[in-house]
Amino acid sequence: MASIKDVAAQAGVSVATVSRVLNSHPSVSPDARARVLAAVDALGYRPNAVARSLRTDQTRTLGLVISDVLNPYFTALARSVEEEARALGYSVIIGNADERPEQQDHHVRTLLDRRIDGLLVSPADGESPLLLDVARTGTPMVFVDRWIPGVDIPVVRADGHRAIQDLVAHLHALGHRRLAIIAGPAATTTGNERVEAFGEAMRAHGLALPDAYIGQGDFQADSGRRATEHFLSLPEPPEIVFAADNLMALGALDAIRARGLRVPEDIGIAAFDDIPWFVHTGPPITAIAQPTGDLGRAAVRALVDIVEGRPPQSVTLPATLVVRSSCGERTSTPGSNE
Amino acid sequence: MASIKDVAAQAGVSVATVSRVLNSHPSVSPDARARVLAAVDALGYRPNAVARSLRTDQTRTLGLVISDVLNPYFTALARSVEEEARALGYSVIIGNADERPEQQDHHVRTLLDRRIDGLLVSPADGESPLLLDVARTGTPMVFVDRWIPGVDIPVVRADGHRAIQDLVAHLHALGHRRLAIIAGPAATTTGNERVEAFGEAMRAHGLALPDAYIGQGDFQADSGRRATEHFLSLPEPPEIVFAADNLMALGALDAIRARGLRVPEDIGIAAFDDIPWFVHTGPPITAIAQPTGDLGRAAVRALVDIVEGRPPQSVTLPATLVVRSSCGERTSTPGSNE
DNA sequence: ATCATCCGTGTAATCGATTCCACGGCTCGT
DNA sequence: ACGAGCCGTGGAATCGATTACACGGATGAT
Repeated sequence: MASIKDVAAQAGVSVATVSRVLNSHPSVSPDARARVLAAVDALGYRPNAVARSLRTDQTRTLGLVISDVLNPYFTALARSVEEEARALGYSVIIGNADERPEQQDHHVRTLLDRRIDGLLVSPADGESPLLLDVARTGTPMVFVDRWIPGVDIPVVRADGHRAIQDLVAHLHALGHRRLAIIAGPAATTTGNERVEAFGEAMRAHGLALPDAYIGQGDFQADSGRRATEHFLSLPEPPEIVFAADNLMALGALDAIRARGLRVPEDIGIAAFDDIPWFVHTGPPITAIAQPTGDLGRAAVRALVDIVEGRPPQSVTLPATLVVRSSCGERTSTPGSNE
Repeated sequence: MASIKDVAAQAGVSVATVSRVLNSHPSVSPDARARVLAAVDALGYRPNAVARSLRTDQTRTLGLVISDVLNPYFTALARSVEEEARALGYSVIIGNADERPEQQDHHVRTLLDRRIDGLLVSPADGESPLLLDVARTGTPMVFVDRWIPGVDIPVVRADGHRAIQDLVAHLHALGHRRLAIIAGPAATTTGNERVEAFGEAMRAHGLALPDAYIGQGDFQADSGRRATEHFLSLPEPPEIVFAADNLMALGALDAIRARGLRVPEDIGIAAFDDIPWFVHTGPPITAIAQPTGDLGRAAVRALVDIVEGRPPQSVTLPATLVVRSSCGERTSTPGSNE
């Protein structure tokens, strides 16, 4: 592959001049510029980003470590992140943690070895010593969706409190009293937050959230399945299962179907995270929608702010309830069909 | 960030010795090795991958350009690609083309600028001059899922012929005669192949595939919606709509639901690509499943073979029909329920 | 006419690694 | 005891870019 030296030779100038033309430095004569451009064209020259990065100590690359590529929520996030980054002149390298802390750390390390300019991460656990360390060394970093408490790093996320209140109100109005939740890993902030908000909202309606109605999940479908099976085997199973993410809702649906039960007649389902498929499940699933696109864009902007030396901003955007039919409807006027 | 010089100074040796220790070169005394290792530890030193790549002319990184991150088929593919690559000591940079050739080219170019060791592509179009050029310059490259005909590049893909025959046989046995297909872009190999196989299989059953029953799609949900609306407005609408990918099937479902029609009673649906959600749609969707994991792994192995100077192998794996209930069942014995 | 300034350009240092080559000290064979 | 060969080590070149500095020629001010 042609290097800057080849271009210089072909154009009859020094490498310095070639570099100046490429970086649109003002002091280059029109004549020299034209000859360089011609040479670049003739040789199909493209600057070696590796060499450039070594010299300038910047890669114009952002790292994004997401918890799970198979989760539509995170791919939607990844897409908006990449889009905004591209618009700002950055590339994005995505690392998939598969909800495993050690795989997350692996990615963080390789990303750092590649000297990315900044890191966007949605921590798989709330404790990663590596991440803490990275934060301390001053690598530009922003948390998205999940975060590690007590570290001074901007966080871009959706706040589900209000939407969860709306959900509980909706369920209560539908006549449901026994509400269960499948929680995310205790080590994640979103995992805890959603359980707390749910419990709080229930208390506001005079309902209790017994421990038996709190299932431990890990944001993966399988755990949703197991938690739901457990709920269904209870002497008094819940009327509604609320999954703290979309994959666990999928698992819950599996478990319910495996038992031959119907949704919402026998048991209702709701989920955190809205995804296109929820419109088409049988029945369509009531969900809490996050403004994924805005989240991704805000996260990139915050990170680039840090990278380029501007003060960054934490951002919290509201999530919203999307009512569908998976928890039943109009039970107060029974018999009304259509 | 500490560099190799700092380590050398701290350990009281030269940078050459540090480098030897790091690359486990045999001729280093146990004493020197210990001192270097201690210094590495004390300083938290990590080699600069950028500098190393510049010198060795290899990045141990593979580029993967996929057509659409929001398509579960491709994220499943991306996941297995990353996994296998990691196992072989490579990282993967994913570029999302969003089915747009110019965005695909953008990613190919930046990937090349970063001097990735090899490129895995599922071309968004069948013509990209850039891709042809890259192939000609000898950059290690493998096509996955889709390919560009007439270029001497290994292809790793699933063959749907047999599964499509099975599907048509299944539909025929169910009594369906008017079968329509929503095709992918004519510029993609998979797009064409699926239509041809479908037409062929129909002919084998003495059925015709009229032009009006061939909808033009682009592998995105919206196009599936539009094509289906068109089908439904025909004087004699089809009994079955077969979508050439999962997103267009989603769109088809949308369109059908919007008209207030039922699946499969009023019209049936089938799709190429099987994804976890198809189990839970209303009704569960009959689909053709690709061995995504095997595809991704085989693609990485073929690419790494080229990179490391071994002869690569094209791989074709069979897709298989997964029958569910979206096309109806047992219509020959009406009334049978359960 | 003279000197300061500025402009376009080239030379060379530099980024952080790897690796060839040379060198000094040992071991071993004869 | 002496030379050959090996081993551990360091010096320095190198990868492909950017950029500080120097330099010669032209311009402009006085």
